[in-house]
Amino acid sequence: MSFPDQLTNDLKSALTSVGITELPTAPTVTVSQDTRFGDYQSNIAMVLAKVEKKNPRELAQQIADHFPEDSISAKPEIAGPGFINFRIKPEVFAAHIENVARDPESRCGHTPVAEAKTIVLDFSAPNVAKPMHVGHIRSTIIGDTLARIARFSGHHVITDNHIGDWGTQFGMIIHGWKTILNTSELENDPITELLRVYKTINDQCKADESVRNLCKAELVALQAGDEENLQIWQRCVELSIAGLKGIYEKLDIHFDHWLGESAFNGRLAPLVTRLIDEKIAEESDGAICVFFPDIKALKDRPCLIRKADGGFLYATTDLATIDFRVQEWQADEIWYVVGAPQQLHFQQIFEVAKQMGHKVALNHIAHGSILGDDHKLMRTRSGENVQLTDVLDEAVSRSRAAIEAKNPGLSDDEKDDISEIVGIGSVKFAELSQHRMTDYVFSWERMLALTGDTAPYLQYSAVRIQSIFRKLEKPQEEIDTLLTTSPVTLSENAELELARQISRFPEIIPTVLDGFRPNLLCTYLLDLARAFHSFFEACPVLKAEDKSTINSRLVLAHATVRTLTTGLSLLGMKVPEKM
RNA sequence: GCGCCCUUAGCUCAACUGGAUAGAGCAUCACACUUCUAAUGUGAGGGUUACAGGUUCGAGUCCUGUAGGGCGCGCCA
Repeated sequence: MSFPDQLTNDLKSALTSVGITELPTAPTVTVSQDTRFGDYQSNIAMVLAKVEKKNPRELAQQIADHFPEDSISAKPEIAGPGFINFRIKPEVFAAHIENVARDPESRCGHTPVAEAKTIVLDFSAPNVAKPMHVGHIRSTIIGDTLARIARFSGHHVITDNHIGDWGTQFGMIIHGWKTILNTSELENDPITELLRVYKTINDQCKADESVRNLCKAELVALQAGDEENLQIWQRCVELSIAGLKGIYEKLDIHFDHWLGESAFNGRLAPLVTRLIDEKIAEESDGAICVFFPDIKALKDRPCLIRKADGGFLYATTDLATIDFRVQEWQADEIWYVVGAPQQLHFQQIFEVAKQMGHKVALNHIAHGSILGDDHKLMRTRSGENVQLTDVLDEAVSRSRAAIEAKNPGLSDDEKDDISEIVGIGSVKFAELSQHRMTDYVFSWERMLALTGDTAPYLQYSAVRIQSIFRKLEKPQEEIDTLLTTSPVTLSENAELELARQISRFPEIIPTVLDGFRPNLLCTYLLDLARAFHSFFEACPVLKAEDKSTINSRLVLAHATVRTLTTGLSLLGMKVPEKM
């Protein structure tokens, strides 16, 4: 259990001793911003004082006087208008560090949730036959991280890449395939050739209505089951998926399922029939719509589920997909990591799902947009977007250059591995370290920075620790014994601050899932790494005065690297041995 | 027109959901490598949290209004 959870329990029992059993809100314990105010603090006395019309400081004092002696905190102190400040006993910190260093499962003090849920995570979902551009990076990386963290927390997570493999774009692609396809280029570099075909026909469509009609006809034929068109479609999907998998491989992101839109084609017509039968949907101007007269925000915004021409829409597929995920996977929750512009769409389909009787908890985890130089949204259609694969390649080559400059003595293989780990890590961390709702203008500089609050800063602290253990020059078994038997004592400020940060890991993980906020984990890891770098400068490990200090600091360093590595792995990032 | 989201240091961003003196990085300046890896550390300067009210012991955070920006609103996904 995390320290604030333990303190909250102690606080509750103190409140009971004082005679307060009915609380307006659950008492909360938060970290102190400044260690002058202890390690953690609670404002419960001020909250209660307001309700009970009592003096907050007196109430705080009463609570402090009844605080359990065996708590992880020393006797609480009262400060300011009525804060209750807790200072964790140094031996509690020390014991925690020992546990983190020795835990065979390397959970860094975190305990899995009591109630595991089945969570389906829908993210990335690129369109087929168009390469991923930088705009896709957010959903992909945020979704993967949330999947990792939910899994680490003990949930049953199912990731599904709901690719756009069935839509109007295929009208254009099939028409292009039949008219302007360069087959040797297609073999050479399928993704680029498919993009060229798509872009060319797209431009033609804009200028020429007859082309538009030809595309429409191809689409209708495809949807009607035309043999030739189906084969072309199939081939496109295969080629695209192969290309996508290359990128996901580089990113170290993997999906349990790839159930694209086409997988639900058979469910669309019955679904619409059902919605009509249950009086949820009705006909309007030839289309089938769901209206929401009772919901203020959706009053004039019906959800279309069937076009007047009989075709189905985005919302139809998404609703059919919910059915599937609930029936086949027993989903308790479905999380959609999709950009904020689609908020209305999700409000609508969530409401329809509710009316259909679904109990599943549906969450749209919205994120901001990546903007172009003109501060406008990057559009796939403009075609001039920076491709994701170029960003990754550039990231790797920039970190390669940094390694050449900083550590030229390494072998070429080592340099390759490290530049991959650092480069990809940099892109991921740049994305994850900011609030997901923030819009930002794409810049190479920003996404690929290698100094300051970045991936290499975190990776470098792990590398420094590993270097200490290498310098020990002892066999692994001896090191393991040392780590499992040496007691930890924390006397220097830098040691205490480092231990304090390590101890915070268990309390961070739930807050990340609470608000779907990976940036909180990033901030935490930066704090942890900063505490380590300070410790590293202030406290020699191998050259400490005496044997017990050396061993104590080795355990502390090991607990640090474990927590760092675990935290980074939850962000989908790796740590090199050297850099 | 209606709805949702933004506006915090010169720049890029945080702020654990109402807490104490609003924090980091970049950039600037000054120090620290014969030392466990300087992709680092120590310190300095930098703020009317867009603006105006309100709620209360206490507001960047909540409510109202104003200005500026983005996005979305029936047959695309």
